[in-house]
Amino acid sequence: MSSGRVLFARDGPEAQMDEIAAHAGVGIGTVYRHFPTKEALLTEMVRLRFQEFAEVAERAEEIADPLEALEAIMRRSAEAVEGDSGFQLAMMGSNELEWEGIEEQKTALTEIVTRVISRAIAAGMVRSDFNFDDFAMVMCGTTATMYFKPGSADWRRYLDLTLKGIRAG
Amino acid sequence: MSSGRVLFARDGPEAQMDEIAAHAGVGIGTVYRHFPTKEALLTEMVRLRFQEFAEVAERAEEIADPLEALEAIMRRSAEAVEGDSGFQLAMMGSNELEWEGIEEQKTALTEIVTRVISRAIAAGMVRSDFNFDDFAMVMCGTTATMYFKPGSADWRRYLDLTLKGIRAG
DNA sequence: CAGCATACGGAGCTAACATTCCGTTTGTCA
DNA sequence: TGACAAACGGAATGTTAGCTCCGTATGCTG
Repeated sequence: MSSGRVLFARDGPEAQMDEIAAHAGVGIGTVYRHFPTKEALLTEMVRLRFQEFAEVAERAEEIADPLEALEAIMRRSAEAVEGDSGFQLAMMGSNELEWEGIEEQKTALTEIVTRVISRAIAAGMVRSDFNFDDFAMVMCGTTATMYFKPGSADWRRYLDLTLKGIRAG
Repeated sequence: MSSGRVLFARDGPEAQMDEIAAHAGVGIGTVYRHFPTKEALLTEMVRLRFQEFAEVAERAEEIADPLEALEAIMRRSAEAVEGDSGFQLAMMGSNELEWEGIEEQKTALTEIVTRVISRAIAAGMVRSDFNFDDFAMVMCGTTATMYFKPGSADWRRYLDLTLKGIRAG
């Protein structure tokens, strides 16, 4: 299963079932005994990542400074996704993502992020109209620059740019 | 040929040759008499769009205010791409785009944008380290939010956010 | 060890698509 | 009108990749 992860990370959804099986050192049949379809396998990979993603947010919420906490969520989430082009795609399209079994992870994440945003706004450190959808857009944009410039750290510069834009004043 | 455009706009590179031919009211054979491969057809569509894109930039360069000129290029370029998911993808990946026949259009665009950026920096209106690559990243990010939230105008809000981030001070 | 169950492997099936090829239609010139 | 050329259409082909299925191996129980 972790082999699927490696290949989806490298090739995204283009990764082929044959290759995934070979990489895992098993036959195709065995892969299909664990996951009914390719999409199910992909979904599971994404679900695991989203879980990690929510954990990152949870830890960042503990940061005392409200602005720093919000920025840490974004920066660390982006870092967690570096090098995993499969999940990068999933993250960009997370709005249209309706895959079953992921709602739970998405909800958890939404709640944490919403809390952190509220706190930053209450502290007057972030534009008062900033909301979760904006957060999602920023992550989408950042991930896109990462996805289309693989191996480059330029996305950091871009995220900093955007973070400056969301600060109050 | 303009039929290819309509379908690539709607479906992106997923558009099927059969459909494109049917939409154009011709047989598949005829399509292949004009374009040797699907990629050639796609490239031509992208080339035409890039041309328009450069023209948009050219017109925006005439704006007197340096900052306004730069922002106009971005806003208008994004507007020009709304609803054309095929070109949106091409634009996001324009860094890796090595398709023959497009270099000319890319060079033209790069030159204009570089001039406009220099002017805005010289006027002290934009961060002095802002460069063409940053421009490309911003367009990539903006296009991504547009692509993954089709039909929504939220990308404007996002672009504004980013534009705020690139201003000096 | 025999008998049964569970899990495996991977050849082959099938569907989707780009692309080719040839019989037919349309247009032109004398 | 007849002969030739140019352009057309779309059935047939080749290929790719997800998925199925069945013969085999492994492990467990009495």
